[in-house]
Amino acid sequence: MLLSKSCVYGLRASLYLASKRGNEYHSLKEISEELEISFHFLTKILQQLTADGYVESYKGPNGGVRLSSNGQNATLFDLVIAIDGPGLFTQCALGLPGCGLQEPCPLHDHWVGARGKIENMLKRMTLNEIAEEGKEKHFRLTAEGEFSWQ
Amino acid sequence: MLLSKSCVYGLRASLYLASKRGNEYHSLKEISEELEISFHFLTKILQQLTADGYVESYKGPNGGVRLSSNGQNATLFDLVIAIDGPGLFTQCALGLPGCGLQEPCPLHDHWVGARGKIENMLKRMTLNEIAEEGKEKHFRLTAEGEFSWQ
DNA sequence: CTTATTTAAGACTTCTTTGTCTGAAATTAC
DNA sequence: GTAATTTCAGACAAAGAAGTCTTAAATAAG
Repeated sequence: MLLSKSCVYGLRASLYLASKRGNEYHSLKEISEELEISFHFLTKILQQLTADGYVESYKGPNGGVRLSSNGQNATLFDLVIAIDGPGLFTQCALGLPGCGLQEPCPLHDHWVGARGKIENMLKRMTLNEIAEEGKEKHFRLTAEGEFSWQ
Repeated sequence: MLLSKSCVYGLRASLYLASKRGNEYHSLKEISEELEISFHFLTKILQQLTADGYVESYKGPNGGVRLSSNGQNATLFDLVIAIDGPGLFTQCALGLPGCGLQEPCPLHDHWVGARGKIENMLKRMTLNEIAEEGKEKHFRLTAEGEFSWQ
């Protein structure tokens, strides 16, 4: 798989938050139920995004999480790096350390091209912009498709 | 990671076999030592490729494995499918079942493009052709770089 | 102050991938 | 036929990813 499950859940939850107008807090219970993601697992992922400053949290009744201003302008690339780390964008496709221009593996040139395309695509998409587009195009964020952008 | 370790090892071992002129058998011991891959683990991966007809094996002294004619003309795509399955080329980047043109996820269009580029790249590269190119360009197949195309 | 709600933190379990080990079967050489 | 070499097959172990559970800390409302 390209992205880990943690990463996919993190992206979907971030997009869920981006889909909500205003900046109220949304509880993890709400998010996990809407997106059909394990509550405790999602908690851990969003704690990571909170630590990285993309998400703000608030404890207590009516508490929850919301995107920080950093988070609203974050790209999907930023979030992937925060959760999965940079490996996908730096490592050799054959896992060879030191693979590069001087001593490339057979895939190197081609993989650098394809990898760059993925990277650029993720860097072009900010949560805010996807939310705008989502309101027009009704992108799906759940398996069942009951979610709707507001 | 894009490809599993099994897949990476399988590709590297296949390329190693492709690098050898003639069609002698090469023992798994030799391959695992040259490529610095766990012997028993490599054994299992090549058994899979043997079962799929890309590799032929022969038991006994001076036995080993070699590429079948199917294997020589196989693309990297074929081998990836054989080892990792088709998921990378069919699944939604956000893991949503039924993601498609009618109900796309926010990444769908972009991911289909990038994914297609990876797929085409892998489909364009046959073991034979890489071996030819490898002899000119001395591609790396090992971490230490002691391997050389013949 | 007490209770309910919510995130934070971390231990723990389960599942998958990765890696190791042992013995069987086939083949060759003597 | 015997011994050595090699793949085949499957059990087993270790490590990492994914998911669950429990308790603590913060906050709000009565």
